[in-house]
Amino acid sequence: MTDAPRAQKRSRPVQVADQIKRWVVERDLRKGDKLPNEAAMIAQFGVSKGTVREAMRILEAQGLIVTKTGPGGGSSVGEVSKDRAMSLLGNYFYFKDLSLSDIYQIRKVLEPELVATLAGKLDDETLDELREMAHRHPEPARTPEEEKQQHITSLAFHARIADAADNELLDFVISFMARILADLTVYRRLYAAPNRALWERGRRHQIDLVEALARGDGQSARDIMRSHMQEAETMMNAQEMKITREFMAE
Amino acid sequence: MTDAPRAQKRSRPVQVADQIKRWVVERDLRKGDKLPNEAAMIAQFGVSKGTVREAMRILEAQGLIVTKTGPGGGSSVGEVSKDRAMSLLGNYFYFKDLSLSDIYQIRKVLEPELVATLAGKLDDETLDELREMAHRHPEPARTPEEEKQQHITSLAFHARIADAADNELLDFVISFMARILADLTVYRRLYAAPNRALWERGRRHQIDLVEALARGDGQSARDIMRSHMQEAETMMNAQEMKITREFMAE
DNA sequence: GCCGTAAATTGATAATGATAAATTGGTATC
DNA sequence: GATACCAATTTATCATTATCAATTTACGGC
Repeated sequence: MTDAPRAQKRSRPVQVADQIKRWVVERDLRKGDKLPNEAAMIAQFGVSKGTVREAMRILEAQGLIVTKTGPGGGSSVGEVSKDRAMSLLGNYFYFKDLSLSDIYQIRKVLEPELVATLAGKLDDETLDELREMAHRHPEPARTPEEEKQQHITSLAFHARIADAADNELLDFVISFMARILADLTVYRRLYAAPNRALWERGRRHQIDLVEALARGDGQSARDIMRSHMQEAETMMNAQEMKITREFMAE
Repeated sequence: MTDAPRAQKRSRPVQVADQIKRWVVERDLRKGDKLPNEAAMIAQFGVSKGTVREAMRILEAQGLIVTKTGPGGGSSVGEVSKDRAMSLLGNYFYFKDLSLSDIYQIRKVLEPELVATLAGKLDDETLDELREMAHRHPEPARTPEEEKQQHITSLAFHARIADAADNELLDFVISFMARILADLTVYRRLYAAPNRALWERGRRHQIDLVEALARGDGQSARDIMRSHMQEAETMMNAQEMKITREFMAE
């Protein structure tokens, strides 16, 4: 609970939303647990239906509850999804001016660190998925459309590794950066001029990385990822991209 | 814009909120720019007052607008604050089980990287603030209350450094971790058993770090921060803490 | 200029009906 | 008699309308 004891008067719907939050925290409710229905809340808090509904929309917007109609319906606690959290955080950065080098400054240290700790700990299913992604595009792109697709796959590769981390915060940060870069790829025409040598090295990196992870060689995995990040940054910087206002999400 | 083209029917208030968002993005409105008033939106979207109000609560909950009453009042675009963004992200991690080692895995690589790039680039005012914080507690704590206070100061020291970064994402991630640790300190009794040698080294680290930053010695700054993180982690781990469900914020 | 009042705007309630979905119950079929 | 299906009922939320209260700026009289 971080509700600042702010003196300023808050609106009734916000007050009600906060009370419901406290109610949930106190009872340690989890995903799926049901909240009282509208009528009960109207009685409980002594406010009108409209106020209760506004309170519910507030909680819903934050991803904390889900609401269904019909018998057995009503509102229930809903775990905030990773996607929702990324969208909400995206709203914050919508007003900032992130640059590619800002993102790569972080990627360059976090991703090598991640793969080093992950070496030897991935299950076969994950490794196979990664192998598939690493091998999916056996040839350099010939069109901007293909280039975009390859880029998306590459970012999904990184996000997939992050998902395997046993560290939700590290997972989130890396996935969030991948999403920013992916959105950038989708909404702007972000693709590199053809460069077969560079492309070949990037592909090699991914393939080698998976095998280093598979055989539990953390040091190699770290080194490969470092090189990979370095080259990716160089390639991206060649695009003179300016990142900002890319998403204002759901 | 990341609104997934979800097939499922969304409620009117959500639809209206999305339309307003699009409206804002299309016109590239910034903080302070005004939105149409309730009456205009009712006419514009052909919905009732209640629906418009629910839409506004949604946007308000995400920190995207602020609303005032009275003539010349109404809603206007409001930059999402760092604090609000941290609260919303906190809701996501409320349902996760972060451990101290999760956080320190990231701190250990990000913070040394940060100070290395910051060496020689801080203005005198910032350096003075950091010096003041580093020197604020000249003696080890004698009570749990003092211990808590010193810990808060130390985390503020790290957050202050992050704020100086010319990288909003790096700033946010580090500040967010500092906040989690600070909340942990406040809401649980998190304090170390007295250990003068450890305490002395920690204080020394901070003082030396500021001076390394002042004279532009990035390599020293990095090394000092690395040692500092290492010792901090050791100290925290001595507390067997389990982080979770610490905040469910505004 | 100062001060009080009017006007503009959101805030909140109440009453009513529409819509969605799970449950119930009936009915036909095997 | 058991089962599958379909329709009616019931229980919720969803959405609109009308009305009044609260708040705060803006204006006008002095």
